[in-house]
Amino acid sequence: MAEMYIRVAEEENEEPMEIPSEDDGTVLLSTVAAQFPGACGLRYRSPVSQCMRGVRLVEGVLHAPENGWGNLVYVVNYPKGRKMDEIDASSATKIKRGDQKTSDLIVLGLPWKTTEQDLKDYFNTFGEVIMVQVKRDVKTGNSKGFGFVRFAEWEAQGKVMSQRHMIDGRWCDCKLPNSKQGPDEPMRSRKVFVGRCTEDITADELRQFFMQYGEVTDVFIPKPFRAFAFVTFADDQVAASLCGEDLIIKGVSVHISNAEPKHNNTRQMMERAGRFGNGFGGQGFGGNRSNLSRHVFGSGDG
DNA sequence: GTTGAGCGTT
Repeated sequence: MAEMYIRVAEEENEEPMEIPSEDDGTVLLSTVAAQFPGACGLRYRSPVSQCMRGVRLVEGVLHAPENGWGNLVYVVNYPKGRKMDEIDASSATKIKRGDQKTSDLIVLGLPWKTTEQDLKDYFNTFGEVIMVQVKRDVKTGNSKGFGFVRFAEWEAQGKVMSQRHMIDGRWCDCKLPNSKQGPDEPMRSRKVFVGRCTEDITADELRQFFMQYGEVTDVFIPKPFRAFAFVTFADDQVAASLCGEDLIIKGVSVHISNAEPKHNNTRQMMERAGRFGNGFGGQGFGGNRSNLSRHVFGSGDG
């Protein structure tokens, strides 16, 4: 099938955006989510029944209605029926920190050859880039394979964190750096452990699959293959809701459970082990209370 | 074969 686009909008009467289909005529949920972060499906108004109808979604792949995609406008579904901005707005007021300030994002997995100019050129397509760095060995000047980027706009930062990035031929991840993550609130786990994976299930397929439950911010498959993976969601409640489930992915029954904390930070392990309530009062723990509540599930996502 | 990389000379 030749290149084809379907029309997608956030609301029925808003201006639609054209989204490309795959060669087989299906549309990937991830393609939709690239334009509408957090999307978990599509619906449309049936010309026949005048009712809204859901688009069939199988493992991250959206299938055309019986008579093809046609010229209908498809409306984006969001988890729990809430739009991204609404989620942002509500959590913003909950966290009661007025407007969102941007922070540096770490860019992991850069090709050795990538320069700061390359980074800037790439990220400028998401928003105004106000800082880029490529970290280099001080002696040799060789890239260390990671860097930092900072956007002017919070929206750009959110978008960039919610997807992977092909930069100079390698997939890169952008995350909040360890030094920046949530001193405000201990994070409930947004990450689940996916057991009984088979080797033919790719990270992409996991992302495609889990996207139907909520926005996926990270997928990790340890290499060499060890029959498990980690999936991180933007929303801890989504993660929690899946724990204990057996889900079928590509015909394989995988088991979802809580991701245990990565083993490498004493403070985090203590925090997990149990409330030390007031009993800890002493000194020694770095003093800074906010550090105590730093979340325990690894780098936001990694 | 069921618990994961890498984090910033300010």
